[in-house]
Amino acid sequence: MSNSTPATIEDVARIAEVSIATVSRAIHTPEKVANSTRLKVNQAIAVTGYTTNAMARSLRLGRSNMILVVAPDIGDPNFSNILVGLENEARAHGYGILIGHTQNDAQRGLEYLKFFNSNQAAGLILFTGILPFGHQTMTARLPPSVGVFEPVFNGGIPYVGVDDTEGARKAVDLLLAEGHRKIAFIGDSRTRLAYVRRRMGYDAGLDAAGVPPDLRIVLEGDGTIESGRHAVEQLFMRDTLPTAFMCVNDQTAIGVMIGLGARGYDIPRDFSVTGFDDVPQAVFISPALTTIRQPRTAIGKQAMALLLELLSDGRPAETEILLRPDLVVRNSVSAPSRQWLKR
Amino acid sequence: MSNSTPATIEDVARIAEVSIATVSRAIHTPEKVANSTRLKVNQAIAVTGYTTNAMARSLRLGRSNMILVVAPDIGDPNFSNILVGLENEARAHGYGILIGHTQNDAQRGLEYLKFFNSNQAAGLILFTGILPFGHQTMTARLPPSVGVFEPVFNGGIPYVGVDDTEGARKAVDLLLAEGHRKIAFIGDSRTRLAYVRRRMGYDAGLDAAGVPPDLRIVLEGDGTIESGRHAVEQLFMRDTLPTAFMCVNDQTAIGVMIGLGARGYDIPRDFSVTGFDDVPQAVFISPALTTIRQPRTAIGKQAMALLLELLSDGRPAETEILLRPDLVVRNSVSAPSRQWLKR
DNA sequence: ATCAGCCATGTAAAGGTTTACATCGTGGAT
DNA sequence: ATCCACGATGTAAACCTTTACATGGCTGAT
Repeated sequence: MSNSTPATIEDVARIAEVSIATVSRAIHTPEKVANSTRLKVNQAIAVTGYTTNAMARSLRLGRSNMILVVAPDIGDPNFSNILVGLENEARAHGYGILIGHTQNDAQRGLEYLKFFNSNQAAGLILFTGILPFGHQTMTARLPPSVGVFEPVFNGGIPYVGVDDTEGARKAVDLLLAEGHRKIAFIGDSRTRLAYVRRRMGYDAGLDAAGVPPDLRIVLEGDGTIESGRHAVEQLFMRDTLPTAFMCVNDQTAIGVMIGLGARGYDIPRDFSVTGFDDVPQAVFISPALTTIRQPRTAIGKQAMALLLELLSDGRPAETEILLRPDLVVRNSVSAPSRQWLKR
Repeated sequence: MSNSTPATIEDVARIAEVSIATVSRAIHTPEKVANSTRLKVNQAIAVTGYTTNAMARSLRLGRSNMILVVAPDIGDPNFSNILVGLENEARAHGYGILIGHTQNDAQRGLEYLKFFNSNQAAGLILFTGILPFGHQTMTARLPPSVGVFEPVFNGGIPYVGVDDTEGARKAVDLLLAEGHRKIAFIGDSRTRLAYVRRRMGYDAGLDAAGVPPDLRIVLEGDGTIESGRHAVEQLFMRDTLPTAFMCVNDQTAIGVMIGLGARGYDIPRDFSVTGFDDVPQAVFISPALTTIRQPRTAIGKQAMALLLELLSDGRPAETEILLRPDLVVRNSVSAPSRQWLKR
């Protein structure tokens, strides 16, 4: 029992006085084995403390029970919460997870493909919008994969994310309800689907409220704090100041808040600001940021569930799963100040 | 090449016109193979795109190239930065990493031990101060392990962390240099080594500055934000207010700042506050927190290096590696206010 | 009483490596 | 010229499973 080498299926077979084939069957297809025999086998397993050797099993089966999770940067705080959902769901189904990060280096991404050649991993969770291996990689040879947050550019890869349009709509509706009419949308890159969809929510909300197009201000950037700051400067250059900034993500929103703060304005008294994502910092900046929450753990769970389904069935039930995002009201939004309303 | 099934060592052998044994030798012990032969093999490998099947290799060798990383909570933002260091170092040596989290549930921890029985993992990185499996687990049967941040209670397990005493000393020295004399130490639990060591730094600093014991205030808590808040209330109850709060970690420091803010005090004008850890939020709260930085990526790298050394040599070179922590000066510390100095 | 068919079990091959041992050939020492 | 030693390579076993196929015994129908 506390033997140095772990028990093998043969040890179990000897003790249960059956063949190793029967032991294997008793474990994996118990209905094919007589009750009495199954009992003996189970006892023998208990006595020996037997655990099937995953290596031998994977070798024989030609597939493993590991899922590779690749992110551009596993240091990203967004990453860890997703990981919780992924891991829980995986383990519940007897899978483990492997971690890789590419730091946006295609070469590194390619290294991870080796995990599949050698059957070390059965499936892939992708965190980035682009394939971490060069796009030339034939998608045909990609392992079963699921994207998280964003659809994976260029692949027919299903993904799990949040309904960006609905989320943006909730943000803009809040601002409208507070009385804002001149609301700027500070985006990142138009090439990103998240941008496109969030902006659709913005436009839809303003349309519904009857806000004319000439009251709309749309800027682009790169989604960083710096980019938010820059957007504020740009708007002060032109003469067209909004009463509220609706930002494509929290980073941008934080940048906007810093930019406005640097010019001596108070949020939310002078301007209202909303973000998107609900990053961990959102609650710590002051004023705490009103934003749209990504249900991260749930996204991770769903993504893993979808991947496992794909692994067993071969075909995913759906190719896009969008979860409902929630509005998180904190302190960065209020009614527009009279000063700006006059304009 | 773009064959459906990946190339095996046999394919390589056939093309190189050698036996599979020679191929294996050419890869793993190239010095045992004639130059000309090695060349042929390498070409054949290039042609076929051969990658050794890790499953078969692990099965044969009886050990894998995976390291299991177990944390109580992988959603913890501290976790992800360590992960970066761990992963980089592991990959540099041909290892991959597996993730597990226990949520402080011993049962869950035990499940992860199966990874070792079945040779799915060769070594273990532990994130918690206590063994995630019941303590009764014979340490003799533990896989090669290394702790991160804290020594693992009860095991003879080497660990990599930060020099807590030196870090605390840096914090207290800063406060002393600003002119503080009455400095409260807000700790967590005395059972934690980090607490003990950080407090040693606190005492050593005050001793060196000749601050008499009756000017020292030490409180315990549980290291949470709430606990920091509570400590402030306690100190206002008694009549003994310090001019500075030196906190055992950033969570506590944030709690202290919130508590002082709630009572209408300004930091750092009325009170100075320091933390320890430099969590990501530390820079976002206002005022930004002056604290001691844990060099997380470096810790991860060192921990993995130590583990890999242990895996090859069998014995670790050292059993405790303490990295030098840095003081990060932000805005939560200034000279004591005159109002309090008078007391 | 015979036999078909079925259920439970056993036998053996296969999956891809690594490596101890065997073999073969060459060069140098006698 | 003979033999030894050594270096390079090949052969085959072992690692632990899973599963197709074979076997054997039993039930129930004829």
